[in-house]
Amino acid sequence: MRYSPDHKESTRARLLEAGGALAKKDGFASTGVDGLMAAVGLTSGAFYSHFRSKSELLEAIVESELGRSLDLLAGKADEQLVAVLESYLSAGHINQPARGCAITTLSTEVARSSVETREIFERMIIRIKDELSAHLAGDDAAWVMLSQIAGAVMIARAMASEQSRNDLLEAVMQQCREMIR
Amino acid sequence: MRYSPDHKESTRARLLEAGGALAKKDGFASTGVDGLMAAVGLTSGAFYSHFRSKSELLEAIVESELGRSLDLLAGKADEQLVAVLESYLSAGHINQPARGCAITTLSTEVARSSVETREIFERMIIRIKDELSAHLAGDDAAWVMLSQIAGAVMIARAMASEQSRNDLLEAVMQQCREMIR
DNA sequence: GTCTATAGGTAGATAGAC
DNA sequence: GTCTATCTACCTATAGAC
Repeated sequence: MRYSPDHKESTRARLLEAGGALAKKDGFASTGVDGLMAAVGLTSGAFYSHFRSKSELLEAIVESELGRSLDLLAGKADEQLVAVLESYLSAGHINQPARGCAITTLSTEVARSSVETREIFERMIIRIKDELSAHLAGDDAAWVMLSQIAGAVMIARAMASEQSRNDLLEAVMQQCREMIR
Repeated sequence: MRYSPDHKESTRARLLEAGGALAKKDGFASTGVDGLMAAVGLTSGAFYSHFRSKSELLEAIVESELGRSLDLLAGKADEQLVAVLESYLSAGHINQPARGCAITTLSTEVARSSVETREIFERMIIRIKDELSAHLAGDDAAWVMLSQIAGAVMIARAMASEQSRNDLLEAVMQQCREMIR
């Protein structure tokens, strides 16, 4: 065997990391197989040893990226959740989509994808909603907060001026604080 | 003159209508000039008599589409706004992105576009926020509601099951009702 | 204003060597 | 598992005829 047993697994992990970052930054549709493989130092042919198609890559990215988001929320105290939300609604998050939340950057493309991809998205986002729910009045409040913060980041990024972005983000952050109290 | 004076203007209007629908359905990046021109019964070369580039088309689509959304909100009574929100958060809107709100379908791509495009987006969405504000406690509440409903539609579309979609949409609609009261 | 033709580039995916 | 080479399709954009 010319490659170590863990080699394939480790390459796949690197593909998910680089692929997630590229898809969040440029959009999944604009992320080419060539560019992704170059980003991890390989050539395009090797891609198909790991994924049968590009859409299978999206499924894996959704699972991996939303898993990360879930980890950031799991088992926090109320004050810690406030800190996470402040970071979520910060200029730093707005300016670094590649390192940020996949809900705001990939949901629109997931909505246009296969049922399989949307099933994975749904399973993961329900777990995220459940984490939020523990800090709030219940599931309804958790759905509201999730919609609110994801929509806020999406809209803030599409606006040009720092001033307008801050107006929106601060209004939403204030509302989040009141919901946790 | 071989073409009537209004011909160019009318063709441009048809391009904005078809382009907006295609971009909302498939994503702007996946909307090709060929496909767009075929949709209005012309060939690709004619596109550049109307727009200098594809990104100029996005600017025009953003202005046109958000203008429509603004018209749907302008000058409503409180009860009429509730009806508009019910329609916004309905299964019908979720299932027909091509005929629906551009904020949920195009914001992510606008966020990745030129400053010019984002300035147009910002100018239009502030006017939309102002319309909402008239029904609510103020600008902050309007930003919250706008983020909330846009995020809800985006996330609902990315989920697979009708049940989960309804859970989310009804929770957000209930919150909207309470904000207007 | 719209047409055909075409440029040059890149997309996703496959075949076969190593 | 990764490489090179290649296929077909599509992309944005331009030139010049009508």
